Amino acid sequence: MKILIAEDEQIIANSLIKNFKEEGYSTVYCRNGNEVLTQIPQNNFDVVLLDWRMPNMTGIEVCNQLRKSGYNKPIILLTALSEISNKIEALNLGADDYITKPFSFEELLARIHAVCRRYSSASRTVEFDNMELNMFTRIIKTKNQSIKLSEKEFDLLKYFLDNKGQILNKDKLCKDVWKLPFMPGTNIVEVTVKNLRKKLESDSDKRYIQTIYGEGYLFITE
Amino acid sequence: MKILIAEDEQIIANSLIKNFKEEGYSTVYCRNGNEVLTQIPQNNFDVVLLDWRMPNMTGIEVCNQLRKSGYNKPIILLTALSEISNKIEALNLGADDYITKPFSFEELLARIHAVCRRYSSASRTVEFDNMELNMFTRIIKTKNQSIKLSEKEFDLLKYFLDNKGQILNKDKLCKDVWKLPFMPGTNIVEVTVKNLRKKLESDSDKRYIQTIYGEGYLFITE
DNA sequence: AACAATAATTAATAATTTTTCATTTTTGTA
DNA sequence: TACAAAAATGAAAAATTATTAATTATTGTT
Repeated sequence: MKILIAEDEQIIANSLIKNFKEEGYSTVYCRNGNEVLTQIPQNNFDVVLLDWRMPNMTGIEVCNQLRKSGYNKPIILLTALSEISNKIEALNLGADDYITKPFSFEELLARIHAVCRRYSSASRTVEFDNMELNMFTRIIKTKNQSIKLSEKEFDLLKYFLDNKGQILNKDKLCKDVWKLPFMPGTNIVEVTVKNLRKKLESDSDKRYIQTIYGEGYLFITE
Repeated sequence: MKILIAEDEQIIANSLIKNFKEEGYSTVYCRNGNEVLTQIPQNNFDVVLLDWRMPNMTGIEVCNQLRKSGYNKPIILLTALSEISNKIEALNLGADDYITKPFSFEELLARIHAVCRRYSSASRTVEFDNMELNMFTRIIKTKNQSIKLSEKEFDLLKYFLDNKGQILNKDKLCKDVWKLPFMPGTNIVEVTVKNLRKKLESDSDKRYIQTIYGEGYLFITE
């Protein structure tokens, strides 16, 4: 178990490092956001602990930046009581959990375990087949390339992923993905399916979006 | 405490309803996704429990649709063991927690309490001043209107919110928001600030984005 | 007040995304 | 096979977003 600790206050940091050592965990200690950003690519951490208040960059900002760049290991924010209002925001910006100072080491350990158990490996990405969809950046990574999906393409793919194994007709897609009360006289669905297919299937020759003639579309991975 | 239960299997549902009644909680029972979507606007639930497998619409899909429409109360997914891989996805799509079947009622209760404590009221939205920013839809709601932010405007506002109380100079903004290694010869920052201001300040006459002459910008709410 | 530096504004251009339309291809069925 | 319905395609139009450039206004300093 390898843990990154980004913490401004030396006293807290030292105590954490000592405690983790006793548990048999290895730690890397950072004093500010920039150090975090340089350490992350060089190590394979199981959890990242970020203090909210740090010189240079706030923890939440570091978190956001990491997620944007595709980082998907669990991140726990360490916050002071006064910062409660922003905790919600933290979770929206890609943190997996937060803990309020002062906290007991046992409490922190419990959270770490919970978060690790919960998100096993990938967290902010959805994997299917050989692909990886980053829900944050809307970027699809295949073996050879990464492609950014447009908003509509992303919405459609998300809808397909949510409804694997179901045949989805155009009426339903218009209603749910486009939020239209009825089928428009045009072929938006077909065109967007086509564009999404082009991006999904550019790498391999697989057909993820199957068309069931007269019925609709069916998303398959296996 | 008012709880919505969306659950396909009658036996589980009945047991839940009975248990909640004993706790003194009121429940509304739905058999499928459509019922959920009609019940939500008519009630003020404290928590929403969605079964993963439901006829018509999966729980995750219901969840996603609710979030997209701006719903921000805690949602807990009830999943079978086999659906583990998608749990991560569920959390990305706006669920606050999930619980794996079979579970004890006590366990569910604990999760409900945790989630309620955690997210108090708003969860997928960030509130500041009289505004509410939905991190899902990128829509800003003021008293009188709702406006959709463009991606860049949203990124910039998020950055401002993450760094409240700090003066942010253009170099930093270019680096962090635009991911540029250096200041471009142009005034992208100024223009985007202007556009964001127009949207933020169209309603009131407040100045959220303060400019500190020669230094940078400072975001303030009070 | 006068000046230079900085920021705001306006309008134009470029790039991207979304939607539409016309045409071709595919599919199921008579 | 021939036909009609459904789907795929290509390319243009419309709409939105991002960026640039030129001009005007504001600020701090002398």
